[in-house]
This record gives sequence, C-alpha cells and structure tokens, in this order.
Amino acid sequence: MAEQRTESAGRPRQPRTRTRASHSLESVLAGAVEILDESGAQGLTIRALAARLGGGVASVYWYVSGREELLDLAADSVLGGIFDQIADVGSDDPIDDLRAIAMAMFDTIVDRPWLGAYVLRDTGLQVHSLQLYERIGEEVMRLGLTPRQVFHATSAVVGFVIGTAADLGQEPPAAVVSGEVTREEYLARIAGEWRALDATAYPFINHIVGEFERHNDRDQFAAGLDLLLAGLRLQSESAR
Amino acid sequence: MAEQRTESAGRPRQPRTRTRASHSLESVLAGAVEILDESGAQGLTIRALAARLGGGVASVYWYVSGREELLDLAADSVLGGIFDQIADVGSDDPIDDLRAIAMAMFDTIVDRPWLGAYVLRDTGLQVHSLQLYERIGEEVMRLGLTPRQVFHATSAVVGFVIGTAADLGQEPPAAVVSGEVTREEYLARIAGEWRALDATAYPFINHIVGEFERHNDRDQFAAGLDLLLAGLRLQSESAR
DNA sequence: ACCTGAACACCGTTCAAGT
DNA sequence: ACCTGAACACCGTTCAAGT
Repeated sequence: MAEQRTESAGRPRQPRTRTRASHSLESVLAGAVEILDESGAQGLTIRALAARLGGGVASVYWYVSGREELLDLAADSVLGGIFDQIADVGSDDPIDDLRAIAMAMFDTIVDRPWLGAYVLRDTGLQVHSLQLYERIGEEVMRLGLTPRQVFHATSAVVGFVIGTAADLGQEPPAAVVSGEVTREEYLARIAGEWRALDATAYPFINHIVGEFERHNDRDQFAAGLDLLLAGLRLQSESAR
Repeated sequence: MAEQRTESAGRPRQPRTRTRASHSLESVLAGAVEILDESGAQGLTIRALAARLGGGVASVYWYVSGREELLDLAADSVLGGIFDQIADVGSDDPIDDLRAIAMAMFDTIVDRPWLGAYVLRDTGLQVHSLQLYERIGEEVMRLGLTPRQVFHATSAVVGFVIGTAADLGQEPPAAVVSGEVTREEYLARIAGEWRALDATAYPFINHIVGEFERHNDRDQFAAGLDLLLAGLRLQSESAR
C-alpha cells in the first residue's frame, strides 16, 4: 500500500528501485503449489520457493513453521477448490452424493500426485480438510446409522479416497512424469514382466494382466468406490 | 570363510585385528528395518545405516541403488512375514479369507508406521508385494466375477488396506511416538478442539466426537473393510 | 568382488542484523 | 512487523583408491 503511486507519464513500466520482497501466506502457498505441480514434493525446497518469490530463504519461516507445515498448508489450500466442484451436490440419495464428492476428490488428487500424501493429516491446521471430512460425514448422517457406524463409514470413505488416490497418484515412477516414457509404454512394460511369470505360480496375475494393461485409473477408482458404497447402502437398509 | 580358524586355547574371544566390514543384502535390509522401527523413515540415513553395520557409507551402494530402493526393499522384506500369519487361511468362504488376509496386513503395517508408504510400490522390485497381490487376487477369483471385476475388486481391497493403514500409521505426530504424549491425551486434545467448533457449522464432527475420542484403529479398519467386503459379496451373488 | 574415506553438491533451519 | 545473507549442521551420492 505504501508502494501505491501514480505512474508518471511516458516513463516505461519498469520496476523502479529494487525494493525488498514482500509476501503473504497466500503468495507463499501459491508459489509452493506452483513448484509442487511442476516438480513434485521432492522439488519443493525452501531455497527454490524463496527464489520464486524473489526473496531470501529465511522469510518463508515467517509464514510457516517449516517445510512440513508448508506442505500441509499447500495441500489444504488446493483442497479448497473442491467445494466449487461439489457446490451442486445434494440429491435425495446420500449415496449418490457421496459418490459425487469422492469422485471430485479423486479428480483433484489424481493429477496432483503430490497432494495425496499431505491431505487430511492435521485437521487443526488444515481447515479445508476438516470441512471436507465434515461434508462427507453429513451425507453419511442421512443414512440412519448409529454414531459409531457413521464415524466408521465416513472414515472408510475418506480412507479409501485418499488411500487409492495417493496410490494411483504416485504410480508413475519419474520417467513417466518427465515424459520420457508414456503411460502406455509404462503399463506395457509391467504387463510384459507379468506375462513372463510362471502362470501356475501366478494364476491371478495371469488372469488380469490384460485388464491391467488397458486399465484406466478413474474407472478403477469408481469401481472400488462402488463396492464400498454398495456395502454402505446395505448397512443403511438393514438399519431402517 | 577365509576368516575361519581354530581358536587357540586360553585366548579371550576378542575380535582380533580389525578386519574390514562384510555385508550382504540381507544384513543391509535387516539393519535398515531396525533403524526404521526405532526412528521411522526420517531416521534412516545412509550414514546411520553404515554406522550400524560398522562400515563405510559407500558400501551400502553396492547392494542398493540408493535410498529409495533401500526403503522399497526394506518394506518388502518385512511384508514377507505376513505369509506365515496367513498360512492357515483357506476356508470355503473367499470373503472370510480376504478379511483374514487384510487384517494380517493391517496388523503388520499398523505398528510399523513407516511401512505403509513403501509397500506395493514397485512389483518388479518387491517380490513379496507381488505375491501378496497375487494371494489376494486368488481369493477374489473364487467369487465368480469377470476378469475386469476381479481386477477392480482386488485393487480396491489392496488400496483400502494400504491406504487406511498408511493413514492410521502416520497419525501420531512425533510427540506420541517419542512418548511425551500418550495416545489418549492426543485424541483428547483433538476432541477438545472439535468440541470447540460451532456445532451448527459442524454437525457431523459434533455427532461423532465422542466416538472419535475412544476409537480403536483396528476396529475402525475392520468396520470399513466389512463395508467393502459386503459390497463385494453382493456383486458376487448377483453374478451367479 | 567388495569395501573405504574423503569430497561434492546439495539440503532445512537459525541468527544477528537490517528496514 | 517483516525481510535479508551468511552460517551451521546436516544430507545422498560419487569416486579414486584400496584389499
């Protein structure tokens, strides 16, 4: 605000005398998310972040207590975007709503592989994580279960989402991320290794290798989620 | 083997002239697991491992390509212990067998918080992870489903297990691990924070805070697993 | 074939000093 | 109140040299 000043006419819009950098928690987290998206959790160093913000390393510590808290807060800030996606969710079927919320979470996490590991870790720190847990729980509360069942079912849905999403998210091992190898080539290579196994010793692997080779992460997630939700619906029906 | 020599009588059994350290992949992984159990993934540095093995840092690199592979292989070596626990599993109900296998996995992972993040990451490297995936898949194959359903259901079970186990495993935040704070105190503190929330804005949190405060990780896991397995049983029945 | 210490190129975090 | 550069105490990994 002290910077505000009317531009004098004709002067090119160059930054004038180099002032010292000024941040905010928002800009720090935004910078962190940019780096995370570009190069993953490994790439987010305090030095890299300070460089991007155009300041010194120590200034980051004014806003966060350390790297771990930075990761937690950066992840939580991204999670806030989910609420826009699920603003319209609210049908007369709680199970349908749960599916919609879970799929939105999956979509958000899956193309941010770094996100899965840092979401829903510290609800005291992570406001959006807490609100999402609350949102899911409110749908489960509509199913007519006991408090204990509500608690367990909500935790199961959340656990399944972040568990499998984190798992799928970390799948590509560096070479895929960097673009040296396509996802198809990567899957084909593993499928090849699996086909080389003894089919007598590995009947299941042999049985599903074709499915694995052409599988789609989103469909796989949706199928597993539907199994869980089917079990939940059953519990709900027998409770009435 | 060149070391072998008959002890001359009366001489104390001290190590004689200091010979240079000699390792094996097994001893390297065993040392790594010891450190991981004592101080978690963060505590496993190459230097700490080398010191425990009584050798130099660089010798570790003869057996593993780097720290990541060390973690992967250490995790997989622990996973091998599960097969003893599930040796007797094999009833006429595949769902019961799946529950037994999943619970064994949970029990193994839950008191080794570091394990969850490194299990089932690279089946080309991790033999036991592959065999466990196979073992679970073989049970699912008995349910009369299509290959696609078998693939999806097996992945869902595995995803749920490692997802929630990893989640529960990482729950205690340093202070609990070090023994400064008991689990009860930790849960009570969070419960206190939750009770301080506005009950109108957080009806679900308010509804389950009592359950959360006295919850048991194993029961919570079992309850979620049962929902998933109930959905799977339903799918199996409608397939026949 | 396997082990070694030293060196390299990084890290996260702290601190005394600035504005 | 917020930012800075330099310093500290670590890291993982490599390498030339040993046995």
